[in-house]
Amino acid sequence: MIQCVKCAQVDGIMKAGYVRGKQRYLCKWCNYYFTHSERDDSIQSLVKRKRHQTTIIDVAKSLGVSNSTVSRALHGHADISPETRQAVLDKAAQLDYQPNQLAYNLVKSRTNTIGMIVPEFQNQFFPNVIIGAHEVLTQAGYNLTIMQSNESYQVEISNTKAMLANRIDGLLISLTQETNNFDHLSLFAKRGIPLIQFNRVCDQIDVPKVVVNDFEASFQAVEHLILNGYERIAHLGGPLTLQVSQERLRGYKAAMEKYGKPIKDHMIIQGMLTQQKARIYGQYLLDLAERPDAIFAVNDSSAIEIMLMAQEKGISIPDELGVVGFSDNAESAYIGPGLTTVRQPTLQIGHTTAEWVLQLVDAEDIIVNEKRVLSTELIVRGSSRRRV
Amino acid sequence: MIQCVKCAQVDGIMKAGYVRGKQRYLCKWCNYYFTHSERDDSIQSLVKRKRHQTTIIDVAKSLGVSNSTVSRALHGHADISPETRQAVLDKAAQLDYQPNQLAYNLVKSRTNTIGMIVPEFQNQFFPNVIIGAHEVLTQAGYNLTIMQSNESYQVEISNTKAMLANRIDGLLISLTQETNNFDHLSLFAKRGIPLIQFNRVCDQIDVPKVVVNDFEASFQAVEHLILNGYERIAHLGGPLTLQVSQERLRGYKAAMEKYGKPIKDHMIIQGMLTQQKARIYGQYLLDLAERPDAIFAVNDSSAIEIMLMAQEKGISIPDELGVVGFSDNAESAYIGPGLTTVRQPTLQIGHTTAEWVLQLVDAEDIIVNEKRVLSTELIVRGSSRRRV
DNA sequence: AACGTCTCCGCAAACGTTACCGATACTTTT
DNA sequence: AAAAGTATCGGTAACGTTTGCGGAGACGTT
Repeated sequence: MIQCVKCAQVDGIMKAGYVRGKQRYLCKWCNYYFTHSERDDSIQSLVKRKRHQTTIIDVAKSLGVSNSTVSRALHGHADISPETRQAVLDKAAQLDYQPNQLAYNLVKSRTNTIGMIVPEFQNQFFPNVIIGAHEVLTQAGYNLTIMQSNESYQVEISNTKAMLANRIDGLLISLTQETNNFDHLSLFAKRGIPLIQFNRVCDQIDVPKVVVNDFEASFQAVEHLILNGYERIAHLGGPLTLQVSQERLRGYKAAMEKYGKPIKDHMIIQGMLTQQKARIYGQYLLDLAERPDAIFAVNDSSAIEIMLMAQEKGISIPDELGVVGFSDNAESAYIGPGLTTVRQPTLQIGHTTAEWVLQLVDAEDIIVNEKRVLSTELIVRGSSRRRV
Repeated sequence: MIQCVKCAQVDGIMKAGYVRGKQRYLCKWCNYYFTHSERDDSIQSLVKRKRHQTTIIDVAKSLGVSNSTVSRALHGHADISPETRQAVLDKAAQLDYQPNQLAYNLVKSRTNTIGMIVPEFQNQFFPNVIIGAHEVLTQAGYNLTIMQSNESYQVEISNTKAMLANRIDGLLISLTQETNNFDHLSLFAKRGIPLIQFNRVCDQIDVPKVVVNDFEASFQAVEHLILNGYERIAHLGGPLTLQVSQERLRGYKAAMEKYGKPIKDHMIIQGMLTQQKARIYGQYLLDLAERPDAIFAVNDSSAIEIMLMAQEKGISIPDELGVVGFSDNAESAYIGPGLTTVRQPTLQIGHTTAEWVLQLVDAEDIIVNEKRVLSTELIVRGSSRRRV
C-alpha cells in the first residue's frame, strides 16, 4: 500500500506517471506529488564510489579530534599542544595524507601559480625565457603553467580565459602578431591580477613591460655593418604589427640616415619569418639587380638561411655579403664564419618578469605603467667582419 | 544589564576575564561562560572585504533563478528552455562572469591538467619534448604544468608531492640521475593517477615507459665509426645511474666486440656531462699517450666541446679524430665539418607520452608495464666521414 | 570571592560548483 | 478521468579546506 509522505493518507493515492524511471504518485487529499523510490544499493552505487583519498577529516576522526585541530597542527599554527601536534603529524603520515590543494586554493582564492602565454615555441627565445622565469618562480614556491597562443589572436583570448578560470595569481604574456585589441588583457587589472608583458608588448595598456633596447641594438648592428664598409644594407624585418619590429626598423633607418646611406623601400622586407618565408625573401634579395652587400635580419634562423643560400650561390661571406642576425641562437656561434648577432638576455628577461610579478602579487596597487629595458649585446663574428 | 544567553538570568552574572579583547561573563546559575560582543561593523570589516568576482550565484540572483539553472544553462545541459538559457548567457556576459575552475575541480576532483617533471632545461632535449607534449595536450583541452627537479632526488620528491597536492590528472616524468628509490612514484598508482616515464626510466616500477632505442643507436654509431676506419674509439658516457647511459655503454661495447676492437677501461668515462666536465674529460682523452682516434659522446654539447678542443690543439677532424654525438642539437649541423650524431625524435617522444597519458586518464586500469621504443636516426656529417 | 590570563580545542560558516532528486505545470494517451 | 509523458526549474548535499569566534578549564592575582 502506498502512503502519502505528506498527509499519510493511504487511499486516494493515484499514479501520476514516471520520473527518471521511478513510479510517481499524486495524493488526492493534499495534492502532493511524490515518488516512491525503492532503495537501490545495487551495483550502480558501488561502482560509482570513487577512489577515496584520505582527507583531513579522516585524520581527525581516527584521532578523535576536530578537523580544525588537524588543520592547525599540520600548518604549525599556535594554539596546539605539542603532543596533539605530534599525534596529528604521525597519524597523517601513517594514513598517507596528502593535502588537497584544490580545496585550499578555493578557500584562499589563490593558487600559487603564475601563468605564462607565449606565441610560439619554435625559436629558442621563448624556451629560454621560460627557463629563467621557472628558476625564480620555483625558488619562491610558485608553480608555472604555460600556454601557447600559436600566433593566433583567438587562441590568445581563450588562453587568457582559461588562465582567469584557473585563478592564476599572475600572468606573463608575450602577444601574438595578430593582437590589436586588448580587452581580454584589461580583465586582469579589473580582477586585481597582475599582468606583465614581455618582448611583444603594446603601449595601449598600462601594465609593467619588460623589453630589450631594440632600437639601440638595431642601430648598433647596422652601424657595425656600415663601419665595416657595407653600403647597400637590406633589412629583413618582422611583421610591423609588432612593436619590436617597428623599433628594429627604426634603429635600422636611424643608422642608415646617420651615415648618409640611402634607405630604399625595396631593400626592406617586413613579414612573418618562417623558414620557408626566409628562403623566399632571401632569394628575392640575392637576385636583385643591385644586390645588397649586407643584410640585417630580425632573427638568427632567417639570417642563417640567407647565409646558406649565399654559400650555395657562391657569394662569399663576409666579403661579398655581410650578415647580422638577432637573438644569438645556439647554432649561430658555429655556422660558417660565425654569425654576427644581437644577443638577447633571455634568462634575465625571464628573471625580471618573474620577480616583478611576484612582487606585484602581494602589492596593493598593481596599476603600474613602467617599462624595464634590458640591454643586449652585439656579438661580432665572422659574418660581418671584413677589412675595409 | 547583561543577560545570560543560556538561562536568560540578569543577575548573578559575573565578569570572567577577557578573551581576545572582549569582556567575558560567567552565569552563576547555569555555570555558562559567554562573551558579550559589541557589533563591530567598523572599518575592519569593510577593509577586509576582498575583491569580489561574480559567481554563478550572482547571476542566478540577478535573474531570479536558482544556481542549478545557471549552471545547466552555461554548460548547455538539457532541461533548460531556450529563453532562460539565453537570458542566463546574456546576464553572465553582462556581469562579466568567469567560471571558477577551482570550485569545478574540487567538486569533480579532476583538473584537466597534466604535470611534467624534467631534470633539467639546459639541453635542448627536454624543451623539445615539452613542445611535443604541449601540442597534444592543448589540442585535447588539457593544461600542462612543468616542474624541474634540477637533477636532485629531494627536489623530485617535493615536486611529486606538489603534483599530488594539485591533483593533476596525470604525470609525465623523466627521473634525475640520483633517483634510486621509487616510493614517491608508486603513490600515483595507489591514487589511480596515471604516470608515464620517458627518456630517463627505471624498470623497478610497472608504468608505461617511452624511450628510444639507445642500445641500437649506440651500436650503430660506433659501428659507423669502425666502418670509417677508426680503431681506438673512446666513449664519453653519462652517469651509470641512468639506464640510458647503461644502454648506450652496452651498445658501444657490443659494437666494439663485434668488430674485435679492444675495450679499454681508460677509454671509457662515465659522468655527468656539464660543459666544464666535458672540457676536463676531453683534455684527458686528447692527452692520452695512446690517443683515441675517435670519440663517441653521449650528448652533442660535449661532442662539440671535444671538437673545439681538438681544433685548438691542431688535431684535424675527421682525419685524426672522429667524433659522434647524441641528440642532434641545433648547432650540430652548423659546426665545423658538421657533427655526426644520433637524432632523437624529441617531438614524437612528447606526442607519444602525452597521447598515452590522455588515454590512461580515462582508462579503467592504469597498471600497464609496457615500453614503447621510438627509433632514432644516425645523422652522418663531416666529423666522422673519412675515406678508409 | 571575584576577576584576569593563558592554553587547548571545537563549531560552523564560508569558498563556488555540480548533480541527484524532486516538484510543478502542462500535454497526450489510454 | 485516470494514467502517462514531457519540459523546466529549485533545493540541497556534497567536494576538502581554512578560520573567526568562542567554550572549558587551569591557574594566578587582587
